[in-house]
Amino acid sequence: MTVNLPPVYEPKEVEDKIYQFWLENNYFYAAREEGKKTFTIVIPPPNVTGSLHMGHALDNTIQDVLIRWKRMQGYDTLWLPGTDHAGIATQNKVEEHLASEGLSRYDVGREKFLQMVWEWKEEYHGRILKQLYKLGVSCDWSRERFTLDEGCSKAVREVFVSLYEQGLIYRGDYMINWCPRCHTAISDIEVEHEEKSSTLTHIRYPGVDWAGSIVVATTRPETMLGDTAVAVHPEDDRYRHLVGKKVMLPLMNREIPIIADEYVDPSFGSGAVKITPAHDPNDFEIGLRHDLEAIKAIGDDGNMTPEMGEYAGMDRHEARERVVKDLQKLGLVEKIEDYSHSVGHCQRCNTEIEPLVSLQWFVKMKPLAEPAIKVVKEGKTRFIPERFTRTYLNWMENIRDWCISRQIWWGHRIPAWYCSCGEMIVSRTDPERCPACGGGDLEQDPDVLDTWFSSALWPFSTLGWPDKTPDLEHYFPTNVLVTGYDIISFWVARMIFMSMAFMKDIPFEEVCVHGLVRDALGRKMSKSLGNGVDPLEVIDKFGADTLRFTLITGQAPGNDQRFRYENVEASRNFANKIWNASRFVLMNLEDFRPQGLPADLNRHQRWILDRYVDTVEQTNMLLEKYELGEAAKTVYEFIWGDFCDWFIELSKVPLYGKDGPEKEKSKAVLYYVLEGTMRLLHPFMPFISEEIWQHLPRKGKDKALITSSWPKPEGNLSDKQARMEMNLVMQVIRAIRNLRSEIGFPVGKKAAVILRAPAKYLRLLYQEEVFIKKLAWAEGVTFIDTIAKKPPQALTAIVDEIEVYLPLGGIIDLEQEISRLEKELQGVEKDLKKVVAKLSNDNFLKKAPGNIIEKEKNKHDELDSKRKKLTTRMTELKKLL
RNA sequence: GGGCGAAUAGCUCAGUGGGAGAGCACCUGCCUUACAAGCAGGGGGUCCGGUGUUCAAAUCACCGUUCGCCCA
Repeated sequence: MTVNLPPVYEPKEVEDKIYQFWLENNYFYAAREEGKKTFTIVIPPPNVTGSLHMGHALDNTIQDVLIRWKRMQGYDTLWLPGTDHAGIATQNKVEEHLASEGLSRYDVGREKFLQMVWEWKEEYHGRILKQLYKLGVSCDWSRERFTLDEGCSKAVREVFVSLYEQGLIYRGDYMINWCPRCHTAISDIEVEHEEKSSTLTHIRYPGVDWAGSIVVATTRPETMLGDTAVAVHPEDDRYRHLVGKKVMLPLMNREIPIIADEYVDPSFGSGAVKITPAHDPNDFEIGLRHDLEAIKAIGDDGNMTPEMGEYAGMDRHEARERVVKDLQKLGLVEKIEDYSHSVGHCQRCNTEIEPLVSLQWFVKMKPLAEPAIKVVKEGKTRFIPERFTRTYLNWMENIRDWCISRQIWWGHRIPAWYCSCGEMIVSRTDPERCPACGGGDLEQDPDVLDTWFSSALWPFSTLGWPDKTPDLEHYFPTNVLVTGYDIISFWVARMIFMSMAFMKDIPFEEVCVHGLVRDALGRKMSKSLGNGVDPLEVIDKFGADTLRFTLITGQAPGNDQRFRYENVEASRNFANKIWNASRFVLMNLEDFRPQGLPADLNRHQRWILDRYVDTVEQTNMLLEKYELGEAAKTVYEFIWGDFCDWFIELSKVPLYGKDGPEKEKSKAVLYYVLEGTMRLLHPFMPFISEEIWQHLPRKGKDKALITSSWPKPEGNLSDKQARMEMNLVMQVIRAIRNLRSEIGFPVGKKAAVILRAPAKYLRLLYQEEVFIKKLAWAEGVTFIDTIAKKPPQALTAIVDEIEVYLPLGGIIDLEQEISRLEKELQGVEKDLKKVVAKLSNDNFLKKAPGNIIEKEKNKHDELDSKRKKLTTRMTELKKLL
């Protein structure tokens, strides 16, 4: 065959074409083949809010590596793709868009608004898919899902009603986190705490039925308007006598009681605290214990409520200043000190969260958490790396009830209806009549569910649950979930407890946790910083294989990585290297028909095959352990270091020579190794490997690399002898190159070489003569045995028991050579000293394992012989001075 | 307050109970008919500090320092 590939790899010419080829041949489709082991991954569904970022690129590349690897290993693989409706986030986007036209969602109405969100969803869903195609992911697109599609919605409805019937979902007035900007309740984990410098205001409340006053300290003076008590610790002697008495709440002129509660920390501030049950989670608890009224001072919009007299309608921050000012006028502010404390912010819009009491829906978590804790403790679901188990358990064991209702429109509407008679109906099907009064005046709850409620069902709702589908039967539980550590509690934990509750089984066996992709300076990539790198841009400029390889090699399990263009370039260079090595092989495979490996392999061939099987084994082992970065590096080192730098160079001798049979053997091995290496490379760099593979003059019926098999070397190709011999030969070549370079002898210019070696090595070296000549630019190699006289005016190097001489006569500076040897001798003596110390230690000899002692002894002999040879040589040279 | 992580070459980071590694950067020499996105050679490190366990610690344990993250 004739091959004419360009010398620079152009991903653009290849990638779209190859992806199309895979799609057209349906290679990603999971055929549900009986008798095959399954390997299933469900994608962490990206939000339809916007486009994919580097984190998605990493997450999906990891999944694709695993899926391609398992597919080639012959598993019945399913990678199920999909997207998430992302309630608040998506709704915010569309509202922003509306706001730019001066409209709010209320102006357009619920129905019209939802239609607009669906349009938005369609657009971004399309973009996301295009991005995933570009990245080269091999998802089964025929099974794609969306959290708001019919099937997922059915699952959501079933779970909600079922949990309600079991008493695990309830509705009630409790303290929740309210985002005044998103205008909805959010769950505890959607609140991000941020340390802020603020002030601690000490306010004096005058006594009513006693003389004197009591001082309370607060970071939120404006909430005092809603105070309904002052609390002290029951054992605090300073205040014990005041418990049960009353103080006058300034500004509001309301009498409130002094109560005693264990919660109060006597060492904080004055030891007395104001209690605002409507605006602080702890105060709310105290309020319940003491039956206090919860007076709402701040409304849903973040402004003071109408009941707050002259402060009514004022923004909460403005009210804070006014309240302090007014209290100061009354002389009731004791002092204001600087204080730092953590303030909750909305994860979606960064607005300060307002804790307030509100009528919401909740999931009772304790009973659901228990089995979810158990399966992880029993190791049925494992986190990788293992340390994330603690993150998970820590959260699960301290879980609180989950507020699941959201006051937005985009999402799964809560399946509860209220009748004018006061009856509430929770139902799997939309009710038409009230079962209590028979009336038809029913109104559905206007709220929707937390997005994570539907994502929590993802591993089984996407496979068809609550129906008993063949897919669910066949592919559940899934094998591995790949995700970032930032959503372990949001998502991973919830999938586990929902799966335990409804499937009575784990959702996945392993959770492969990765870190974040940061910018080159180590900062989180964010819109506001504008430091995000668009994966599409990188793909466009460098190719998807390059981006994938960069992300994979930059990744150590569970650790963050920085995205740097230096690394991208290194990966790009690697792709080009692969391309050129393949070009070289293909250029030499004219009229070649693969017929398996020849029988009488030479040393180089046995060596590269030994390296190849070792690489396959290593790569496989690392993939098993989810060490994808190390696995990719192993392949990199083999291709660049062993195959290109050595084997291809060595092969040039027979390929360019006249020995026909040797030439054919070379072709056969080059082909064999390149073909196998493309299979090994495929999960990491699917495009270039498929492209090259398609150019190979293959035997066999496989039409595509993607569905061919994972390398399984023929027979036993491991060859210890070849390995040892080649190591020696390579060391000799390196030693010669090194000597030449030491004195600035130009590369390519020939120089004579003398090798003085013991008899056992002479044959080996003689056989390798032509290769030593080529790779070390030797004019000729003279072999002498150890009794032969050494060349006088020559550079010296010692490799094992072999002495390497470069007899360069006049151009050698003897003094310089002596001092060079002296330096080397010092190094040898330093190492020798360490070894001697070990070997003369009785405890070492007694307790260290045999192979270690053996190793140290060998090392000792080698160093000692080298020391002797160097010393002798130095004395000889000194005589010449 | 509780938990977790990081600290290794100039930079970014792997690694591991038994001779300190990679990529990039740097220095030297090369257009050697696959590749200058390349080839050959080189310099450069108290593996954060301390204590302990061990025949052996950069690696394990404990204490500390600095930085980062998560949770309350």
